[in-house]
Amino acid sequence: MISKKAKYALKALKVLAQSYEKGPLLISHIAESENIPKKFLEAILLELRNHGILQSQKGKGGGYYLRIPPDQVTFAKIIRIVDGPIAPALCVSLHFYGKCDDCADEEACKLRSVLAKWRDANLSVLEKTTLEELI
Amino acid sequence: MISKKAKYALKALKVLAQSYEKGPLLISHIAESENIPKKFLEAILLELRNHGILQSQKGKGGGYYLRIPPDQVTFAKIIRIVDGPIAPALCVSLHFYGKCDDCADEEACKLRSVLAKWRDANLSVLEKTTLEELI
DNA sequence: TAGTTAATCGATTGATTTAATAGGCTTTTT
DNA sequence: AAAAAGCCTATTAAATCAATCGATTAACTA
Repeated sequence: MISKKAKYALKALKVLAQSYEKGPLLISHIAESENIPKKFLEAILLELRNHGILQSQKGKGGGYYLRIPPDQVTFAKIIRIVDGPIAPALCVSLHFYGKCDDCADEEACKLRSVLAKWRDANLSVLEKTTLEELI
Repeated sequence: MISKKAKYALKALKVLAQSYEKGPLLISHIAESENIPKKFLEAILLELRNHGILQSQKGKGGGYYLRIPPDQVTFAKIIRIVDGPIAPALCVSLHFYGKCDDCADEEACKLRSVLAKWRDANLSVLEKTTLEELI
């Protein structure tokens, strides 16, 4: 299950993708149209900006807008930013790898190979799907 | 990411699958061999028993054992018992469906169809993989 | 039948994460 | 200078996760 944060992020990005290259949108506008707590959304958009997905503009006429074409923003990238690992366990994570404290021999671990297959199934969808599909 | 509970469950079931039809195993034996807190494991095994996966026997010579052949216990079933929904969101969950409070028209939701694809990718692995693969 | 073994049950605790809120600060435009 | 809008830090409330304690019940064995 993805977090509410992730869902909010995806919904906000959908709106931003829909108005790609049509000027910036206000946080409060997105928050209202998508039923997202404004302050929470503020933090989410900022995080996406800090990861290069969004661009912001202060002052009157400002707001947020996509920095990259929608078809270049994958779900995988977004989920990793807001929720972290996509893999079902750290020992099979590509971007957040971490050793299991209990597992002695990772290579031989039968469970691990199943988890890796599971991860790949996720990635096969998430790396191929982009914001383009939400427009 | 799966919970520790789920990981413990899978590891315990692996051991139980390996000694399928070889008599019951003690909770404490499994706990030690797999580095799982005993009391925690106790609760997990009980839950699996209550869902028909395991059988237990009290008293001397007792313990836990698989009630079903390993190749009939899917990962999907196990994960649903210990961690709940496999789907990335309730609105696309087959076993734990729930409406999104914010979403007006579910059918039309573009995000939802991506989430459904994501769910299917998960299921394609989890419904096909059984404890047999851990032996 | 008494004693031992092992699972069962209920309650509770501590830690962590999630979700949300508050309020002041900084930058940009007019 | 004033207004608009995002930026930043801190805090809180709630929920979930992980683990543990102690007492009880059921089954086997001598």
